[in-house]
Amino acid sequence: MKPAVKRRSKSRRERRKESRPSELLAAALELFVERGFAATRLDDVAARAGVSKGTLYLYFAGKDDLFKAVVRGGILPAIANAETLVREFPGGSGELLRLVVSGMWSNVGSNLLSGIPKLMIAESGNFPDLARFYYQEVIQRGLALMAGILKRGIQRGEFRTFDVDPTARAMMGPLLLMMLWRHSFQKHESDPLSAERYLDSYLALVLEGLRGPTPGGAVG
Amino acid sequence: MKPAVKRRSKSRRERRKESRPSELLAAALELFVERGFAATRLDDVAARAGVSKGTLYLYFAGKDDLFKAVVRGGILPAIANAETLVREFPGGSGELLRLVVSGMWSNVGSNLLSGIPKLMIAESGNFPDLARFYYQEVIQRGLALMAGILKRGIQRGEFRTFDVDPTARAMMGPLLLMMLWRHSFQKHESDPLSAERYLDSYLALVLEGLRGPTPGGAVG
Amino acid sequence: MKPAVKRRSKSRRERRKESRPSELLAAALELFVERGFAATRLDDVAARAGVSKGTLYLYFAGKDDLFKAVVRGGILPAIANAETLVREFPGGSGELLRLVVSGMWSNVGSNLLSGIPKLMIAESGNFPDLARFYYQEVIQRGLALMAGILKRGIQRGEFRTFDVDPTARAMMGPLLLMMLWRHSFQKHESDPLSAERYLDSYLALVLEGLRGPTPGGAVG
Amino acid sequence: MKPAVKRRSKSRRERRKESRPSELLAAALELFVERGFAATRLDDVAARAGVSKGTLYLYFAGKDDLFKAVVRGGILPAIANAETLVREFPGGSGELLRLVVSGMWSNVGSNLLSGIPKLMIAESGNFPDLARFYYQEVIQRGLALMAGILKRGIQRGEFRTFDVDPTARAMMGPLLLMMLWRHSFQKHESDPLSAERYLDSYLALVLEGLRGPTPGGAVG
DNA sequence: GATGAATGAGGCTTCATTCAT
DNA sequence: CATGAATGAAGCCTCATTCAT
Repeated sequence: MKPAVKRRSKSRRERRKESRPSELLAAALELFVERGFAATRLDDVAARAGVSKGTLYLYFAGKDDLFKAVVRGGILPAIANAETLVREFPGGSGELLRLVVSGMWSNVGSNLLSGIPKLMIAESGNFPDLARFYYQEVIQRGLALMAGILKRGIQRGEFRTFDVDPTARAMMGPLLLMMLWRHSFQKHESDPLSAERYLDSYLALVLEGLRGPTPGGAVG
Repeated sequence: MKPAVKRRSKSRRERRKESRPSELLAAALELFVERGFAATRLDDVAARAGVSKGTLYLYFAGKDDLFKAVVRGGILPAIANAETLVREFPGGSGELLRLVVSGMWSNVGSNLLSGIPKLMIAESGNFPDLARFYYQEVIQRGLALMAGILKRGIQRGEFRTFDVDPTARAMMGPLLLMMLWRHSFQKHESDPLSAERYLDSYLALVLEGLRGPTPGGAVG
Repeated sequence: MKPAVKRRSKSRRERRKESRPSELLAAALELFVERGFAATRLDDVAARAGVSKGTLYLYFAGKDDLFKAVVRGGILPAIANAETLVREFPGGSGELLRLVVSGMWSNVGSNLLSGIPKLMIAESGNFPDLARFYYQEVIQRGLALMAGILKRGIQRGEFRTFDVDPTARAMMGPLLLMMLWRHSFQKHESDPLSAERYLDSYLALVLEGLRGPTPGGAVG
Repeated sequence: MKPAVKRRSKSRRERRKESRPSELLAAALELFVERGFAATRLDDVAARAGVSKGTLYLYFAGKDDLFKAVVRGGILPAIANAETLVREFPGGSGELLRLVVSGMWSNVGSNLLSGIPKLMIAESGNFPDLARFYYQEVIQRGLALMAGILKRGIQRGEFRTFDVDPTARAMMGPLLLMMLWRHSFQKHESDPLSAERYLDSYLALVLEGLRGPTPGGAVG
């Protein structure tokens, strides 16, 4: 008779151990977004993750480290997704823009990750190295992504000619605003604006704006 | 009886005394914007204003009160100015939009007041009553202002027809982004974008976008 | 009538402020000596000095700083005193040794400063920079002082010839032991040895030992 | 039934198991001596002994218990050895003293056990019962041992007459100093003194000192 | 027996707030 | 009015101890 398989799946403890970091990160993200870095107490993070204060220190070196892990871990996958989409999309640039925008909303804007921009804006002064990381790995890549779509559209004759870099940045504004809104003033709105209606208007505005006067020409 | 001569306009001390609150507000604004509410120490605010910590309490009830005074006092005049401009401007709505936007930049965006939106976004969760005030007195009025311009343009046939409220909000995004940028990631930019170029591209984009397909050529 | 002297001595508050550091140092010395560095709580130091915990931080940067101040401030004056004595004493070297030893006892050994060697021995591993300071500024000077007396005695023919440096160090042993004893095992002695009797025996032993065989009778 | 062959002396695991307590004691001694009681973490003790932290609690009730075991277990055998030597030594008392001193150095002073006096001095205030034990079982026996040699020398006419108890204690000073030195300031010495030279000078000093004013002279 | 993840009490440190001068 | 010494509540972090596996 063969001995019972030594490699029994996993003890309850082991399973918990593996999921602890992500549970803590999720709890920390919620509280950091809600209250900001300084006003978030590690006691509360631990309690929300269902562990004691000390346990937190088994996985993160301290409050700063936890904060950095929240930011670093939260946002990079979403950027990478969008980059892949842009590289591989075959259709019209207007349609691509629409896809990327709605993808950003569904992947980031509509969930808690939308709080990370808020965190970084608020705390960039207190975490200069993290701000630099975020600027290089998130913002610059995001702007390059948007600029890439715009250049693609200009080259294919779908968009008019314009100054790409500042336009790309301006186009990020409404998206960012929507993310920040969720975590700041939305709760005070008596008649909240639906995300869909907002995005539609935004896309209509910029797509018109990008396409431009078309003095009878760009069509043909 | 003292000789009247001594009544020269105002002693230096008296002058300083009168300006104490505004000096404190200015110092607090700088530090709150730079570090956030929690990370700003009242010691530093007092030192930057050139007074002792105790003096601060002669003018403000506490840190919260100081923060609220900074936010409340900073932004309302700018809004009122813009409202007057919109009410009285006789010309084209595109031109009006251009004027309002550059006015917002010169009155708010390019100076320290541009930090107030950052503060409110970061601290709205910790100061719900202040957030409500800001939402009602600043954001709603700002959005109404923008919506007013858009409606005016539609009514006068200068803009195409579109969903006004979400468009107004979307148009605020790039302006807000520029203000936040100054106080977060600008210092990490190797090749900073000039405000003028950014605003030009923004205005070009949205003016094209608002004017729309121009069936026969609404350009004029 | 002359106006009341403006320069009234000092307010109660000012007087307290001046004496705070030394009150805190005294309280800290007592507790550090009694319990060691780690087992001493700053709460207790503050309480013994009659102030709150926070006040301590107005005068010392932290626990380490307080500890260093206790050590540095406590022992240097005593060394300097003894050095002056040796430089200026005109009489016999045996008598000088007796004077220095009893001076060390009355200036250091018999009061709380005698606890500092205990502290330094216990904590040298945890405060390497302080240990180096203590070694250079206290121990080396103390050994040099003792060696100076011995050399003086040899040169004047009062002591036999011997290896000065290790002898100087050995002669420090009994003095150090007495200081350590006070702060360690003295309380467990059922029949405590008087300091006078101990010092007499110590001096008799080493003076005999230094004078040596005296073949022809340096006895005098 | 298992073949007897398997009963080879002892498996490595079993051997390790048996030596666990002494490995832990050795590791604890090292760390306690180096850092003091409070600054020594049980994590580090366990790691240095090659076991997990939990294992430590299989052998010792806690940190205090471990500390007491370190002190109690370390020093008694050395004392007993010396006592036997004194009881049975047939030769001159000066020679006996020399033997005892060099024995103490080779059995205690030159190895890690020399750290135990440092520990006891530092922690006597925090472990009163251990201090009492140490005083009675180590110090008193050590002093009695030394006093025994001195009395023996006086009785045999090898030493002059003097006050035995305080002299015995004084003679312990240089020995203790050398032990403490190793674990405190030795590392800061640029030109370390050899133990041999130190002990030679110490013995020369005290042997001269004990022998006294020398036959032909002070007697008459 | 052995492990090491988890706990939570305890201490250092900061800083908003008070108040005697 | 203005000061700044003093306070003490609050939060981060450490680490001895426990216990499920």
